[in-house]
Amino acid sequence: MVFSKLLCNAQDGLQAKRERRKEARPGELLDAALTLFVDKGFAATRVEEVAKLAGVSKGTLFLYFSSKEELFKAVVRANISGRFAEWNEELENFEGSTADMLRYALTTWWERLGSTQASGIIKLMMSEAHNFPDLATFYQQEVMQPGNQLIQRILQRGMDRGEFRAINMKYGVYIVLTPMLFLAMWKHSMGAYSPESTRLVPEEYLATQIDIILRGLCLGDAPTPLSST
Amino acid sequence: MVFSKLLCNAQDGLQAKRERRKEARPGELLDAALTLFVDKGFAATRVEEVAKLAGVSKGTLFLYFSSKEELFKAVVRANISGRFAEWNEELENFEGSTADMLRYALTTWWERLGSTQASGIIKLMMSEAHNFPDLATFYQQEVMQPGNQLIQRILQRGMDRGEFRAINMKYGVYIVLTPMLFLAMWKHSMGAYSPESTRLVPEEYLATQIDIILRGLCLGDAPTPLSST
Amino acid sequence: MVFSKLLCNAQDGLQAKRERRKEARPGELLDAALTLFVDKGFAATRVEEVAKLAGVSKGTLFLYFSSKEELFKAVVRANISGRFAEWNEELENFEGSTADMLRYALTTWWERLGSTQASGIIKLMMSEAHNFPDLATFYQQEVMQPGNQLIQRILQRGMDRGEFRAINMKYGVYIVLTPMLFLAMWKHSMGAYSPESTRLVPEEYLATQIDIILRGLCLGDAPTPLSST
Amino acid sequence: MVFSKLLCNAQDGLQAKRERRKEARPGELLDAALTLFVDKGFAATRVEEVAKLAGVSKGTLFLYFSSKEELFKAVVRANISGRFAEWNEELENFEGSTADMLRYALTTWWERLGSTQASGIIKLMMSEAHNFPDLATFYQQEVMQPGNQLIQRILQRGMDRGEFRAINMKYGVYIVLTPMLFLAMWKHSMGAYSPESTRLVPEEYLATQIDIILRGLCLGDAPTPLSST
DNA sequence: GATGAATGAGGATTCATTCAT
DNA sequence: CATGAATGAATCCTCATTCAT
Repeated sequence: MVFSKLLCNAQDGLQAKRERRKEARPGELLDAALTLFVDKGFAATRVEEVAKLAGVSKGTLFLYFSSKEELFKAVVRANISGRFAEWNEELENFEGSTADMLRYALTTWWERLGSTQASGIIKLMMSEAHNFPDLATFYQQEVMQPGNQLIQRILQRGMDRGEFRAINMKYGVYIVLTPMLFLAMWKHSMGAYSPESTRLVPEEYLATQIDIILRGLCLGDAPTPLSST
Repeated sequence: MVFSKLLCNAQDGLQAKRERRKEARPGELLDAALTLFVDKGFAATRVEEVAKLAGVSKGTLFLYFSSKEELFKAVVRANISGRFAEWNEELENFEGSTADMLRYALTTWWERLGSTQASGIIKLMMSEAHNFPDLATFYQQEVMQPGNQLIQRILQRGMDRGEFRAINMKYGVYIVLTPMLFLAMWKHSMGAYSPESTRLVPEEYLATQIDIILRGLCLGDAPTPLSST
Repeated sequence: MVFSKLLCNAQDGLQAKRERRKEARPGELLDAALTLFVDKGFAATRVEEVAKLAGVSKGTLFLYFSSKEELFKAVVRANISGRFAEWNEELENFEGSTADMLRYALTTWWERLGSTQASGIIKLMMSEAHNFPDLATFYQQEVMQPGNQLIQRILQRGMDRGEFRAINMKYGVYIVLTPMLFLAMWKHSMGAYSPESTRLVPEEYLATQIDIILRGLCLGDAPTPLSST
Repeated sequence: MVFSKLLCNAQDGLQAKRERRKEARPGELLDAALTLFVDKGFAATRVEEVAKLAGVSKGTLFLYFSSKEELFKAVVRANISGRFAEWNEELENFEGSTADMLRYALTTWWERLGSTQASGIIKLMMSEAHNFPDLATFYQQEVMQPGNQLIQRILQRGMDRGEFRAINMKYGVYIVLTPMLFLAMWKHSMGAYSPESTRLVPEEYLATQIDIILRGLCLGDAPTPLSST
């Protein structure tokens, strides 16, 4: 942030670099905002902090986003863009068993979203949904719905192919959804405060969850729960 | 809510109303604060709103809680006090199968906590953990730990009695925990914005989850997932 | 403050004591107020503190004084009452030398006012004069004027009897006044923060001041200052 | 007031006004705060008033001083910085009689401090000492001590050179100090409410005081007070 | 009378937003 | 375009004052 002052008697190369930074600004601001919003919540995050973290001045932030609220919306929008197209396509062409497909879907989700900053969006939406109802609705439509459909398609495939037993689709979707949402939330909140001994390793957690879910879903000699009184 | 214990004395007729109101105040304020903090978050909730919702003036709130932050802490503390004692005891004496025991534990959790306003505390802690590190630690110790131990005891019982297969205890606990945390979060956030058709009925969700988990946990002819590549 | 509750099945003696306390209330409140106003200033003193120091409730204070400002005025008025009558009379009949008379006047002032809580009024008036112009005027008339006249009478006597040299009366009065005002102020403010080694003993300070003043005032072979360039 | 040093650079024309204002701000605020604190006391002065008097908004004040209390401390510090260095030096090299030296010291004090707004600091410290114990201690060390030593050096010189009679040094210092403190206090408090006829002219008051003190201090045919009973 | 719970106007402080440079 | 000084609405909190008991 101080360095820019030093570039006055500039050669062309530096000029170019500055140009590039200029174009990168909005993205840097969105990253900074995401980080802070996730960490401290919308209200408790000061725009000046966001600007500082992005290496610009407070005024500059308002050059790109007309208000703090717009910044928030932009953060959400920027982090939900059509990753589903790609994901859908991959899964459309998936050839293996549906169990593997589910395993692959969740693992991929973790690698591409869950483990990145983007997962913070989930925490953010959960925390701030009531304060931004329009965003919450938007998020439902743009993220939850496509995601749910993707999960639903997997489950349907399993049932259609006789791999999974028939279950209520609505709750089936939630069952697959739950570990993802939990992981994203936990990572950005209480997770940091759990004692070392119980601290969760995401990949292991996910693997265990998938295992349980698949045991619960798959046909074969599925055990009936021991009693039902 | 705990304060009501205090008003059972003799000389009831005398200066009754004022006294009774005084004793009720903290509880009313805590309830109001819980509602608003859960809904809007800590920072976005104005103390005056809390006071108004509790039916008192701004100043009165500060008669009982020295600051907004103390109010927040009190809200968290008031809603986690010794609910585990009772729960523990009941389960200590549980006689049926461990599957039933788990079913009973989760159902009870929903009835006594999940379905009440107290579940908002979970959302609150997730949303604000980073802004109140000491509270987060406190919550870990006072809520998460006892809860985890309770779950752990159930799982251990199942394994000891040959009802459940052996699994890594740490992740076993998380698997049972996840649906509860999810339900509490969801209910207070995105849940309200999901389209009617996919809206979740907590009891049904929980039943489905328990079913899956038990199928995954229980011994007997447990199906191995169809493929493991 | 709690004790009063215990006096319910009261005998006559206690009844009388309470009666006496009741009459003493205003005085106790004025004392408490004086102490705190002197110490912390008018604005920084809370009426609740005053009430507590006087051993009554906040409400009771307002039974005797209709507002904080009225309490302040009452404090000032209560501490300037006609001590001058007595003092005047004593000095009127003074028989010794005027030097002794001055010495006596200042010593007496210290014993009767300066060394008591009443001296705090001087600090108070100095500190708050601008915020209570009417009180300041009142104080001028009721305290400063009579006091000045008393001093003036002494000086006049000294000059009339050829004991003192002739000096401008106005400044003569201030010269006698200064040590008293200084002592009263100092005692209630910076005095407490001066290092042990330089801490002032009021009686010694006063004696030294009187000595200097008398050397400066008295006729005889008064030394002219060494140079006047 | 000290800050003006900073604005003597080259590139004056460029973005001048804003910059210059920024540099002037703290000084303007300190001046305004001094005026109001002296007049109304710390507690009774509203920060908004200070800001308005300095010609800025409430918020701007907090850009330069993190709290009202810090502003107060800054006011005190800003008005006592190294005035003694200069004063000391002048007196170190003083050539005339010690009586003249004392006369010069007090006259100079009046011209440079007593007659300026800075004298208000004395009133301020006296009024608020108990509310700012750390500042009071700071003031003792930074102002009273150096001042006392300066006075002490003068008195010692007078005694060493056989010009003054031997007196207890501690009280000698207070005797010289008293008129200065009195003048500063009086001017900012009761002075304004004394009737025209007795209103004090500082220079004349000081001259009279010095005269009396010197008569009292100087050797030569010093008159013993007429009687000592 | 006495109490202390309740009130709410008033004041300190924060921070999103503007705008001159 | 970028800056950061300035603004003032918004909010927490205090405390003199009231009033039901």
